[in-house]
Amino acid sequence: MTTKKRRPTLQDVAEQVGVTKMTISRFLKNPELVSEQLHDKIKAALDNLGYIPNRGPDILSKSKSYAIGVLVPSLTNQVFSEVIRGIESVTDPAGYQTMLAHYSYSLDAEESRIAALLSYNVDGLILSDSFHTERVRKMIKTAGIPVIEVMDSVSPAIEQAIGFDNEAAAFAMTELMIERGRTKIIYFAARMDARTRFKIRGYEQAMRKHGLAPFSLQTEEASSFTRGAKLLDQALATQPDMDGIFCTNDDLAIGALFACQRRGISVPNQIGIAGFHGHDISSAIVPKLATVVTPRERMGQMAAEQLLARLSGQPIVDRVISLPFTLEPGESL
Amino acid sequence: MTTKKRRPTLQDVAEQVGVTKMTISRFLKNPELVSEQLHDKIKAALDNLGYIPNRGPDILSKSKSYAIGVLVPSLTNQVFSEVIRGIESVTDPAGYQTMLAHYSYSLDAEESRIAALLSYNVDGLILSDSFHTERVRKMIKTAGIPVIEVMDSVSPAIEQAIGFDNEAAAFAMTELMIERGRTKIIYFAARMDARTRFKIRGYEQAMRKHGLAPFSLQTEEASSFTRGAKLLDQALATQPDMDGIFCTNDDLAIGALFACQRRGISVPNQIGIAGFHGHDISSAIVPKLATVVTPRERMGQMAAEQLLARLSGQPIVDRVISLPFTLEPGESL
DNA sequence: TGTGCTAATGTTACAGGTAACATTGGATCT
DNA sequence: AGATCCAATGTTACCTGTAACATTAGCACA
Repeated sequence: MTTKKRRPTLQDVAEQVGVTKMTISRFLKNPELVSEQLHDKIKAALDNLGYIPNRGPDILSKSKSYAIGVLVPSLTNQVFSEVIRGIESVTDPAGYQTMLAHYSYSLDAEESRIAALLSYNVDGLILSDSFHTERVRKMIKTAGIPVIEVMDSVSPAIEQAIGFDNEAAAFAMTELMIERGRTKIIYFAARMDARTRFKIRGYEQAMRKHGLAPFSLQTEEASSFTRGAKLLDQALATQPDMDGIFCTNDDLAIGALFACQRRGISVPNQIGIAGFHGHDISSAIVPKLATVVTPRERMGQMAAEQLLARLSGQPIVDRVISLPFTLEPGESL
Repeated sequence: MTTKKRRPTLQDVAEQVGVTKMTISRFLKNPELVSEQLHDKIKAALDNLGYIPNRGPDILSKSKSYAIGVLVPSLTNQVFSEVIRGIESVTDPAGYQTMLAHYSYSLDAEESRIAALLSYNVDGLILSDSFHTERVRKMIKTAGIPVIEVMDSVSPAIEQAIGFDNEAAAFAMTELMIERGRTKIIYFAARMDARTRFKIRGYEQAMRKHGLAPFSLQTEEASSFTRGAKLLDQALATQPDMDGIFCTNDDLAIGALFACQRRGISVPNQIGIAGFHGHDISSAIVPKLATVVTPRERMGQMAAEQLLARLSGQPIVDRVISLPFTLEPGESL
């Protein structure tokens, strides 16, 4: 006797009104095509049954899901939260849903996440890395959907990239530290990714340009405040005469700064510290952290704008868009 | 001449192999039902064409998407990043994709996000709040999918909730501060949500129990480090004799702590500060922050486990699961 | 040789919204 | 009155993977 409950369809609504589902469909998309006297009856039936729109048919018949796949290496890393916020500030008002996936800095995980997103017929993809497996490139090509890469404006883009020059940014900050009189600057890196490699290159070039010896410390762990403190211990053990630390992101820098405070090392008097990205905390902490301010939210926003433009049929104008970074000297140099 | 490219279907693969698509479908789901000599040919064709699985038909014909909708009020708030990490640690290995949406603490935004997720035929929902619009309740009921609420173990659950007792946690921390000799403790709150209201209640009850006068400061802005600093300014202006600050989360607490450092106010000598949640930074900062350590990741994990259990047909065992919190006294009390 | 069985593969139908085309009925005009 | 038009609504077909059922070929056995 229990008729198996299922979610109401346009057919159910149509039967209640006494028309065909086509009329209901028209009412939902182009109400002016439906006679006025039906409007109230249809509205009542929709409400009464609790009709919920269904994208299933569109996904199947038009391969159009109104969903954008967004891939980030990490969700807990604040950088990507801010990129995502930028993306959603554009996709939301446009009626696109984001499907978020993260791959823990593993290229193979990225591959399987992309496969999963494509199986939902996402209309476009935003990726946060510039290096991908061969299969990823093939899948994207086969799927025939637009792809935008963010975070890096130097590596060759699959189709289109929006980012900044990590190497130049690290170079500039390193030079600023050198200008401030630092000569033994150590680079702190956490889990290695392509961007960190670029930054290290920029750092090393600036050091060598000024006749200084680069030295970098890295760990396979994800970056965090406590990780920055541990790297400081390591650095003090091997390079006790260092006078500057340049970190691959603000988290490590602030962790190192806390560790200095705990050990009674004065920042910036004994050691100068610089971070990367310019999160809210860098301007709140005492002393204010020197940092490279990167256009996180703007990158996400522009990536989404470009993607939507492509979805509406516009061609690629700029294959690579490089956004500016700025140096915030803070009080820690 | 340009044959419009479209993503390859099982039909395309089947034609290349010279069988029907049913055989390819079988190979993908139950390869043992397909003769050995076809295996290699099918594999080659799948690879050659770059076949990507398509959930479209399943979504349409079985209303099964293998996707879980996850709703959080904010993506930049670290608490929710950690809840999400817990969720994904369970859904990933089970082959479920998460569809993440956020609603900026607006119930109406939550409603439209839930409608959007349901239109993709998500198989289940995880919500981060216990208060919802009437339409949300109706939609969820109509959709007939399992729902789990996290973050709160006190409010009545739609179906099932996994959380902790925010009020008891705030009560306990307030009492700890009082035990340490604080008598003029001010509560700092940012954007108000139901959980903050619970916490304020716990704080007020503890204060009154000890004959002390509660006083809370709040702002409509989202919480952040800089926001904590601003609240400290406000508090100093109106309550110059305060000797304790209890913050609705670690971000505000650390912002307030930085502001004290900048003003030369000694923590904990002059003012004791406590936060909420126990993020990584609270144990790295100097002085270590007193905080309520909440089971963020575990909540997400259990929510996902319960949801998957329900999806596999198991009934609800515990309608509400309350997880324990712990008090970390740190060095700031 | 024919019957029965089974492994392997094929055929058909279905899910639900909507584009494209078809039909209907009433009003307007000659 | 008949022709024309059009607003309103209906009908049909489509998208793709797979459950359910159907068919086929090859072999064992009586």
